[in-house]
Amino acid sequence: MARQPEVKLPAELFRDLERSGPVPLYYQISNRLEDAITSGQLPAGTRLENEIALSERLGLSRPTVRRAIQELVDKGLLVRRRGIGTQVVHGQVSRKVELTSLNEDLRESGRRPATTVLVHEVVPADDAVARALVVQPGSPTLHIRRLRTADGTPLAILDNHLPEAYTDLDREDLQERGLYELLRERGVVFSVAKQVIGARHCTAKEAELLDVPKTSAALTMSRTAFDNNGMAIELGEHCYRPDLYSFEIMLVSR
Amino acid sequence: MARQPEVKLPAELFRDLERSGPVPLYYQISNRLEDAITSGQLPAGTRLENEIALSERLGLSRPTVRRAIQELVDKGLLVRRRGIGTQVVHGQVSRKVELTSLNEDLRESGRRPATTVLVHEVVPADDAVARALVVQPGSPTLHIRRLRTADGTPLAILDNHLPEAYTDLDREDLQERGLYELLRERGVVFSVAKQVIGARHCTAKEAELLDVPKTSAALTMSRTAFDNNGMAIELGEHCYRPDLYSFEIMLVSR
DNA sequence: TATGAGTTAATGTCAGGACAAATTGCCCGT
DNA sequence: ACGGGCAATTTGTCCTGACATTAACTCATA
Repeated sequence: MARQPEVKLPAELFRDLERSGPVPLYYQISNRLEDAITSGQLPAGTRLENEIALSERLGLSRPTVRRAIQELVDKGLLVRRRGIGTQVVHGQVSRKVELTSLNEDLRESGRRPATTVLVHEVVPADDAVARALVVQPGSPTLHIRRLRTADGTPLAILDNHLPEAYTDLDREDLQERGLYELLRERGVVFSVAKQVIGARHCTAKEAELLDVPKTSAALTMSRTAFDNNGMAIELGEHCYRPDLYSFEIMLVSR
Repeated sequence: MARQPEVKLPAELFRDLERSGPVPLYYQISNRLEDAITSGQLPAGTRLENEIALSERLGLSRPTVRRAIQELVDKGLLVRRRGIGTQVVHGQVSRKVELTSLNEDLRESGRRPATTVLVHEVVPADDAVARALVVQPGSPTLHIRRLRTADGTPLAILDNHLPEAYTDLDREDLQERGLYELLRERGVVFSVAKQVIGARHCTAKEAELLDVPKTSAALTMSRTAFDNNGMAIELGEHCYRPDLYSFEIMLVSR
């Protein structure tokens, strides 16, 4: 099989890089490359210029260019092979898998999310919640339960537990805006989250809230999120309508 | 809040690093660090030595040490904050999310997987399969359907489609060993995979195969896997018993 | 006592170079 | 025509060095 010819990347892709701005150079480059790929300007299978030529042409060091490329490899947009080069992956690409909230997901895909707060109470942590949030059993936690709709259709029931520091979250705020949005506004920087996705039958109450037949299946997700301090911030127990929602995940091996 | 004291990492953690072996140095370091964390030798919240001191003590450069740490940050085991240092995350997190097969997952967790091949046929690709595998509609593909059991209990129905290059996969081999194992043996190096996880009702046939009541819920996963060449290797449509299986995912934001 | 500026310590970014390893493709000899 | 070996190409790893940015701590001053 003949080797793909190298493609010289158009110079205007990398015009006006801000060398002194707050945005890292490698990030600017990877962003523009990502746009070029997702927009179809660089079709699947395209073989990029090699790292050294690219770095010389941009007036940057090879590690910087290399890091930009690595970002996209991690996202599953590019594939690197030594001795060969770097190629755009075949197959209709991706959509990144990041630590996002349902609210933001829906908004990005152009739907109108709305929320009804069903429960909003400060309760002592039971054993399971205490273990997940790494707090003392019995310590005060905020328990909220929300019904999330998209374009007026019930989509999910969201049960969340938060540790003492966040028990003062306002009920009205939660009605209007997403939990993650509110937490980020308070300075929380999310770092890692552990999710478990499963399925089961709806309970009668869930079926009623979600407006589905009593015997329906439910898609469940349980998540514990940690901030960049390594502290547990949130335990979520969510229940989705499986005909309207699914999880999309991109796995990358190294 | 007082700052965590720095912990001097025990020197024997890093004895006998192979400088000339085929295993990269950063990988050796990150492996040993990972072992120390998962074994509990470095408890949650421990603040590591700073990068510069560590690199000097190991006789390595800072980028090498930094890369080793980055590996563990990506796995969700460590958290870095500039101005502060690097800490082991709170919470009993771990378990990496890699591109593994169900077979390997089960074996690792100490269960005995077994497989029955229900369907093994070469058929022309229909539109959906052709689109997923990036081949011409109507081109030959291998369709297999397997029932996977663990310790004798039915666990999942696995439907897979593979492109023409792999239509000669042997039925008896598939009975004995995992699909991914066989593909790796042929030199396939998996790179990225796109998964969609959802839920629905079992069909009557699925309920019978999985030995569950007819009205049961099913956990479904659809996956397209690509090799390091960017070529689509496999399309899987899987159906799991939700009372026996769930997906565990670790999300890391940057 | 409280506030604010400066100091210190740590990670984040970037440069430039060197060699190793893998893969391809060409050339040459048979 | 065919196969083997060599050279070119390209990414992988590792090094040294420098400066920027952020957060915590210290200490002087109002």
